Amino acid sequence: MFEQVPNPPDFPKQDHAILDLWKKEDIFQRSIDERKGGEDYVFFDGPPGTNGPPHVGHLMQSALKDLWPRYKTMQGRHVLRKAGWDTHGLPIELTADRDLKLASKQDIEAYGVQKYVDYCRKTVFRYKSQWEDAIHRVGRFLDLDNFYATYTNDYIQSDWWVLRQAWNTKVKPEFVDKTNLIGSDRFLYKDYRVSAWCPTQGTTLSNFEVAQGYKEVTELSLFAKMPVIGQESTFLVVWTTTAWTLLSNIAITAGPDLAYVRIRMKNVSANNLNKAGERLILAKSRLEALDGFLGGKDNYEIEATFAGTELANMEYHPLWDFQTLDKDQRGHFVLVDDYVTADEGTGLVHLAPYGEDDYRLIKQHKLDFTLRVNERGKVVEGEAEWLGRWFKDEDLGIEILKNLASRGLLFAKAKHTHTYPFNYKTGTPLVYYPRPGWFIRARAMRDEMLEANERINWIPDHIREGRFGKWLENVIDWNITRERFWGSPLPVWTSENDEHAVVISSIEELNKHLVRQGDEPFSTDADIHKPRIDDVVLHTEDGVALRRENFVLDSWFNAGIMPWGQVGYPKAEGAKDYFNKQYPADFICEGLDQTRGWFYSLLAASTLLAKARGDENKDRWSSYKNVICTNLVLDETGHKMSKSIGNVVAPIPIMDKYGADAVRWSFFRNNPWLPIRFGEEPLRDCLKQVFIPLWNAYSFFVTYANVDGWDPNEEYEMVEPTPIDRWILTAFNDLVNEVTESLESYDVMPAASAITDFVDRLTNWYIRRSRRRFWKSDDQGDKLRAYRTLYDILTGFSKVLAPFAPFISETIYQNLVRGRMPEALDSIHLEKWPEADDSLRDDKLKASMDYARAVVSVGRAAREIARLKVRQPLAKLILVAEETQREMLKDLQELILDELNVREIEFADSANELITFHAKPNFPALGPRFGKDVKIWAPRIMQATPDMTASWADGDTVVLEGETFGPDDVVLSQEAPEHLVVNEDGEVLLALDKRLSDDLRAEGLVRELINRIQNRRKDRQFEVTQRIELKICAEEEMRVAVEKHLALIEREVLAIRIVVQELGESNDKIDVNGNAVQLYIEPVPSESVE
RNA sequence: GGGCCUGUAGCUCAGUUGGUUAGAGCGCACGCCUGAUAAGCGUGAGGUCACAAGUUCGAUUCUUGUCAGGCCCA
Repeated sequence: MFEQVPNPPDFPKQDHAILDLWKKEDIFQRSIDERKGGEDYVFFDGPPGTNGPPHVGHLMQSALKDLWPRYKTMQGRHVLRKAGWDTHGLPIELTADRDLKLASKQDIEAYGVQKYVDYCRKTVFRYKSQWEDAIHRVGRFLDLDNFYATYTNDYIQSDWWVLRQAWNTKVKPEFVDKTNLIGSDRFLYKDYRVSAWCPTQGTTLSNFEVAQGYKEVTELSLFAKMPVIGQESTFLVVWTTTAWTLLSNIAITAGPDLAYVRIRMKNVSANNLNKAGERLILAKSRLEALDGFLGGKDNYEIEATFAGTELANMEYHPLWDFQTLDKDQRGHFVLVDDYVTADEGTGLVHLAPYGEDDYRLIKQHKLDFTLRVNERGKVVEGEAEWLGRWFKDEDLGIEILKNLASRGLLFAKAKHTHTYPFNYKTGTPLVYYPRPGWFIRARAMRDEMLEANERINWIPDHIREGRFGKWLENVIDWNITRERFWGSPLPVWTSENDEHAVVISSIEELNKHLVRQGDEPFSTDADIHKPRIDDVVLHTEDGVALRRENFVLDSWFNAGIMPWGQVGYPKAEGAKDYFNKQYPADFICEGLDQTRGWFYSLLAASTLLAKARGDENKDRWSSYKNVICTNLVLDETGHKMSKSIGNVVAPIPIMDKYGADAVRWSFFRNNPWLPIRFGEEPLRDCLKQVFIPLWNAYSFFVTYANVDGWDPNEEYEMVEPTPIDRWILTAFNDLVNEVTESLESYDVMPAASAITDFVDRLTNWYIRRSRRRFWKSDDQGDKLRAYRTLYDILTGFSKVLAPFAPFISETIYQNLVRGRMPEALDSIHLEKWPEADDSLRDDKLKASMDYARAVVSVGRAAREIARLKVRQPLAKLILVAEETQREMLKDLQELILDELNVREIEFADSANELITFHAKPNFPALGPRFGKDVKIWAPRIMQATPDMTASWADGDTVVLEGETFGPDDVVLSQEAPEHLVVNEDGEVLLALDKRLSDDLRAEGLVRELINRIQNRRKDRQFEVTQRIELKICAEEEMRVAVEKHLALIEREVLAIRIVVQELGESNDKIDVNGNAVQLYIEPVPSESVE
């Protein structure tokens, strides 16, 4: 016996039972161990941070990350799945800052760096158990015990080792940059870069933080006039919204493709700043916008027009004497660069070292700049009264403006509204400031990364050329350091003058230095984070002191070296063996936002190391081969889930309500790279569409198999598979092919569609059409065949479903297979992935069944048109069909007759046999052809013979009095004979004969009556096997009908006796197709039956 | 401002290597309940495939542009 199946099911409860089973029997570990001889299938788990709780988006990740490893395991592959956690970086510091109420670097230092770092370490796993619970609950097989964490010494040493490889590797000559502070010819180098800097806190802010602090402000902006050297009273006009940057002006930039003019003022301008005869240089296209300051078109004349390139190297006097450069210094001339636009200002941009583009040009042109506002935001050089002033002091701007105006160097002033970045925590203004940092020279391996990218299978495909490809094409060197506290320490020690630099690749190596110096070495499990590591001072052989470069590593860099870091390659025990088998990854799956995050850092790190080891095998340049990018999980109405809106769905409760399979399925049935709406309604859909129908099919099978004592081990004598058996077997083998193909291309949605479709075919056609086979006992061979087929289908289908819905498939497997088959495996997840058996596929039958189902569908619609209930049998169905179509239906006629409740099926060759056509002239076609003669032809067409209209209906032409008329020349109307109801859809044209003989009417009556009796049975809540006695009182027509079909009624309603009487007087009459009937039903105790 | 994506039925989404009648689910209308399933089944209505121009014998599909929404970057 199979175990009885509870119906309705409690999916969440079953989930927990299965989770217990997996745990008890160690199924996950065994699914790996039992595949040990198999080829490795490599999966990398991107490390999430666990100082925040998991959300529904992570469930989607988990569902997808689980699907392929399970599938590949079933295919015999050996699939390790190591969990990983990101335990360094900004989010953790921000949490610590919040908890400890620290707002700045100074606060942290005052609090104590060691205490701070210790606190960070304690918070990294704050929500780890919630993550583990969610991952476990969703059924994901993941090794949570042997996880990797980025803050361990093993991992940090991998960071160090990678950096050492970068340091050791020289770039090609064309990428050598002598202006770098350290490492000009290496892949790892030190330099300055402009970044968002908070002068009050003394920290850089990440892009993420900067983006949160933009505010709209209205400020004074001013136009300064830079006197051109060697041209009297001639000025380059520049515009700035940050007057304080003028103090550090070092050059002016023009756009190469912009047109510039030199104008000569005729009269003094309205603002009294620009005198008659002064010459001003600016972009031509800005003249109109600046009209007000110029005093109108008539107040100036254009003396000359230049291309931007012609302005190059034009020299000017600095605005103030304190800006004067020494003879051998470079600055105060015009540069040309693409970034200049003429959208605002004057088309000439003043250049100071407080901007990314500015700094790039300063380096490119080797300008000798001075930062006259320091990193604390204070003026450090300039007019005496400004020294020590705060850069954003409003009065400072005004004083600068007045100073310029008094010396004739101001063109205009204006209020200007723009967005400016502020520290999102303290609200103080930020400044873009050149800060030192360490970089990976990504530009020197751009082409290699692009080539590696070509070999990555991106899902969706467009990421390769689009978001990711574009990012790579424009890649800039990768700043891998942060001026923070909690992170992998940068393993670089340098001398004060930057002449010496040592990059340490392991604790062991560090210790060699320490021992040589006579210092205490580190133990391998010592804390090597800040501030401990900062105490280490190394010395060169000559005794020069080297101090650690005070940076921690960007957490993206950390994540990017995960293929090495997860096992502590190369130092940790067994790391090399592990790595050699587990690189590169066959599959990774993360959010679309990782194109600039993990996807990039993985590729950059792997390409770098490929360069370092001189690897020619381009297939190993990228550390991943197939990658799925997931998009956002939104709420049911399409809004982002956020705490403030209160629409966040908690993972565990939703799975405990709908079951994990439904939650997983809701992600599989959508394309993961598009935003997806998640909520209870979609989950109910999943249950209704897939899991409940499947459960009912399973429950149906078990119920009847148990009744008949059917045993899957038995070799029964049975009939050959019937057409519908062969049909569902065909559908199943097609399904295996489709799902396999879909998963092989990492495209989940088509697989889910195919499965949904199959469930529909199985439940709403195969089982519905076959169910009588399971209970009628007169053909034992057919019944056994039906059991065999349904059993094979259910067990085979469970395997296909297993990677998608591991719980329900396991539940079914445990009962149908493991519970009954002595040699069964302990879990469906140890099973083999099914292979399609082509010998069981019958494409012809498939097409025939599709056709038969189409006929049934059109026939049912015809019944609705005629308002003929299916219960009323009809004499015949007339189907217009060609010979081949008739042949197709040869084995399926019974099925159509039964579905449509008609006595026979009759074939017709043409629509003309069902319908009479009438022709009318199609005037738009005939008019142009015949002109006024159309009047002659019109009546002839109206009087066309049935033969002629039939020809037109069949699409043929007709010759009438020497003229040829095609189907387009006429408009056909159709008329069906009174007794037929004709319906058409697509290929299928058919008619039902509505005429009811006495015989048909009688059977219709009886069937209607049976229906009423059945309703009574149900109302009275009889068991389905309850026998009854029946008394029917009715008028003559009904009595005759009943007498004639007594056997049918008895069989259908389980009546052991039927008494038929004339209609009585009582008022309990019901109406059955216009016949008054009194029905009396008495249950018969089961012991008195037989 | 730049890049990428999306726009198909009332809603959520498939699909279209350019070709008979563009699909599904939900919702709606109508019908159907004793032999697995009312958390069910059937039938039907519902579409200018965002808009415009172009290429083509033919465009929802290809090209260009416009509009709207989203994401990323600045």
